[in-house]
Amino acid sequence: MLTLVSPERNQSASLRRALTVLDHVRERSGLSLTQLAEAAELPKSTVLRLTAPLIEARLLERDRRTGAYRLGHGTIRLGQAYLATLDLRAVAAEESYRLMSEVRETVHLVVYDPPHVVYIDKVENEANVRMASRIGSRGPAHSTAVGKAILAWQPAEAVAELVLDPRTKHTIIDHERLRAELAAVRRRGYAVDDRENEPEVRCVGAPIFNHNDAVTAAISVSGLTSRITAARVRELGPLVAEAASRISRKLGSPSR
Amino acid sequence: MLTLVSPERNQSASLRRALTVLDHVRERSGLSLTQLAEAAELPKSTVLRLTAPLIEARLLERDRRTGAYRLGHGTIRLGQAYLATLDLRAVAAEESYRLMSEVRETVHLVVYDPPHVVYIDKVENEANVRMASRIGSRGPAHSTAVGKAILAWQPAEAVAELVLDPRTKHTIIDHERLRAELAAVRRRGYAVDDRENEPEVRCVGAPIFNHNDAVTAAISVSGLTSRITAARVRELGPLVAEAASRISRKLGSPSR
DNA sequence: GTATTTGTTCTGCATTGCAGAACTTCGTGC
DNA sequence: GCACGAAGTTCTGCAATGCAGAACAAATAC
Repeated sequence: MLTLVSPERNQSASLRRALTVLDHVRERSGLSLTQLAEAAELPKSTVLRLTAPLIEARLLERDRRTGAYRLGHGTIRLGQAYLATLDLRAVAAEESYRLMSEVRETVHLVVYDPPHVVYIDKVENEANVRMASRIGSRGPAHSTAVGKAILAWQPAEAVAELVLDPRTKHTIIDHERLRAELAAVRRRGYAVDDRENEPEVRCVGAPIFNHNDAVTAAISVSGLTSRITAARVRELGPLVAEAASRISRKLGSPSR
Repeated sequence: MLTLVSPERNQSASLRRALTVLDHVRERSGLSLTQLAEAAELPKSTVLRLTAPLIEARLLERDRRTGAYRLGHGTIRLGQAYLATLDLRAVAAEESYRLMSEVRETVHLVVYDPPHVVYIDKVENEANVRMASRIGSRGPAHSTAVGKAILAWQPAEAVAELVLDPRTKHTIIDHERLRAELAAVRRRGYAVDDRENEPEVRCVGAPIFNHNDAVTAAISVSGLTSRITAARVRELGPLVAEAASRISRKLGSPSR
């Protein structure tokens, strides 16, 4: 008997199928066996078989009267265990690097420690530039792109309490103007620091949402005004916002 | 050739193994391939094979330098999707918050997964003592207020089967005493955990009835014994029971 | 450099999963 | 209440797929 040995072996086909089934339930809860089998393009008997261990592991559950499949609470055990081991810096690292490669400018990661932002990571393009590492240092929230990205999602009272110290002649020192600026940030999805913190630097920052959909961190791209022009800012904005969204997703943000 | 057809067929052994592996990583993050294979009692090659699709599905990830296995962000996608479909949590949220505001103590929401309770939500008073979030974790039913609130409405046989592990010196480890306690819970409408689960903590819990009038969830108020005295328990009891009743009503319980 | 440990690939063997068919249960219309 | 259809579950011949040990490769320690 000639058995054509398939080129792909040990691919764990059944496990893959099971994961596909799980994913279908994640996307669409409440499917019946027949519907699920159809969606996953598998015979009903196969779905039934694969489903049994998933139910035992509490990744799925089945409505005992309608037979509809739903996710089980084993999923949240996994999710919480993931969150427990989570380190923002590690999660963001990959995306920060990717963003830097894409835009060829320095990328910063900060967390919010009212009324400051704290720099917790930096990815630089070339090592040639000055290194006075900002990691661990703090900066004002109202005059930086990362700060404004975060402030835009804080309660109005918290913003109203801020002391708006001038850093350059472009720094926003008027509460009314800041309020309008933050509304624009929410609309755009990213914040811009146009020489407001340092005379020769422009930055574009976007908010990072955590698993509770709270904004507790932000990421930014910074560069000298000669390289980051007003036009370049409009190109960078969506890129930074997307990178931030990807990080948010990894952190379990439901809305991203 | 006599092939003994094993009595257990179509058990999806490989899928089961994969889920076991996943569970081991959940319990202990950062294991190497060798350690993981040892923990799961499987050959290394098997773990490697099973692991590949799990990594592709982002349920696992592997540190690219050390090779250590960790949970991947697919886990939290699943967890968040689960929470999104869980109407109980959404329905209870308002009442949990209201209860917390009223009593100024931590409020927990659990579902029953015999023989455990699974914590699916928590509302805390102050952010001062943020304990590692319990959400997603499980606890024993017989030694917690939420657990006893649920058990009081389960069939006697289910209760009789429980293993009554001692957690503190106050834990009820005698079935006869538990039976009497559950009768008292039914009479009062709420359950009390008087240092039975943790030495310094008292809780008051009440059952939540679903649209079929089955008890599948419970809500509780927890606090240190210094704040929640025996007298305070008698005040809290009716408050917790009422909050639970309101949730039951929202879920469509006919009797509440 | 050698030894040892850890990670990865390969492959003969038969166990395990596959999927269609048969069977059962449930729900609906007349 | 009975007949019909649809949905869910169990069964089983067949061989493809997964198993696991061994061989190999790559780090790491000595």
